[in-house]
Amino acid sequence: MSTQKMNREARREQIARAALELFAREGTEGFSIAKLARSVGLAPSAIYRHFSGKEEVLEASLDVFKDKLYGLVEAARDETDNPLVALELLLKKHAKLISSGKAAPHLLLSSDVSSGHAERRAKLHGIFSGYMSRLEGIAREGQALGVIRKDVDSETIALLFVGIIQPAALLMITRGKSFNLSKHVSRAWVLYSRAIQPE
Amino acid sequence: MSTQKMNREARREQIARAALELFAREGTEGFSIAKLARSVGLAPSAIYRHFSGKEEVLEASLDVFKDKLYGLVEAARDETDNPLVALELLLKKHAKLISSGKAAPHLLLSSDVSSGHAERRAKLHGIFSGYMSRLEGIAREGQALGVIRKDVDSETIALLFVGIIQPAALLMITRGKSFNLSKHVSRAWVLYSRAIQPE
DNA sequence: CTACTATGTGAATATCAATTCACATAAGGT
DNA sequence: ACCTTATGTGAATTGATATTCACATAGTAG
Repeated sequence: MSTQKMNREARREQIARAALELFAREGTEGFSIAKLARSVGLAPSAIYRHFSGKEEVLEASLDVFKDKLYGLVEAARDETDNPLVALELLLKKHAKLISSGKAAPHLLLSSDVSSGHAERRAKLHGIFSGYMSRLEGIAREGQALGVIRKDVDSETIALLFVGIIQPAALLMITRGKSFNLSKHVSRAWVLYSRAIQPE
Repeated sequence: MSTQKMNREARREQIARAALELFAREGTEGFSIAKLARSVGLAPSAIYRHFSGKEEVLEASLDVFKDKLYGLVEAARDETDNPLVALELLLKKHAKLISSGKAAPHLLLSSDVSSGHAERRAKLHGIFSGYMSRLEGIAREGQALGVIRKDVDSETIALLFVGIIQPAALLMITRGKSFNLSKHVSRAWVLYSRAIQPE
């Protein structure tokens, strides 16, 4: 078998990205080194040239995920000064990311959080916490600017925001094409934005 | 080793219940026949006297889950004639069920939906669909009675309802005791109910 | 061109959980 | 009490997947 050799860092990244995609598609149960190797066109043993084992691969994929996730937030904030609008943009970006199947925002909130090795769990928890902090930051900013109600705490606002995306994402996965994610997201946004805006 | 023998049906139920609990606590990854057997005080091989294999156990546990879940809805509806109040009650019942650790409403929406055997996935999807139907029914009833806005479709109302519980449940699991589930649920309800009520 | 080394391979090996099986015994009917 | 049978057990067996290893070769520096 002849396979192109590749620079160490480039290969690591390629594998980590593929791992995230596989993880998003198959979940904890369906993930295997064999499948991962196939998806990047390598023999299973080659994975071990770049990672100490499965856990390290998964952790690397979580790093990729983290970057994507936080990247969405930054992008949304860059596009507008209005925190309320930023939330709406973020929601749409989420919908797009989920539809692409290349990452899995829903996995973040999945039961995989509670299972798995302690380190992986801790890492996921850290990512989620960071995400929540960012959302809360946007919420507080909106409150300061008077576009978001002040009588609800920012954590609740952030958590319910996540609640828009997550159930919808799963529905899309289970129902497949017959569920229109972005349509749901738009409709839910109407409800949600009404709830968090001042009278 | 001397272990009490038990009636077939009783044992099946005991095992199914324990399986749900284990599944809720450990997720797909942590679930094993060995742990399950230990939790009911049997040898692993004994499980096979009552189930053809792991998949059948998991499906049985999903039946238990389904009964609990739908039972919550019925109970909430029995306690009041007001659909809006019914939703609020349902929310609190959910919170209690999750806190008890004996079932896992959050699992329903987990990534385990997307992985796993096709049959299990189908079953989960069926349970979720049934749950959504019931929520939508309550929503439509509320709309008919004028206590819920008519300009939002019932599916969105149902989905966002789920979105209140699910992220919160996961936070509780990852953060442990430091997250007050019922407090969050109450606060989120304020937001949510404002959003779905007519002006 | 040559030698060196990092990357890749296929064939073991190790590990871990599910499942099977021959044997044991509690429960219940006669 | 005795027999029958369903339930339970511990010791294999199987099966799947992660991991290791001896060997191969693409890149690359000199």
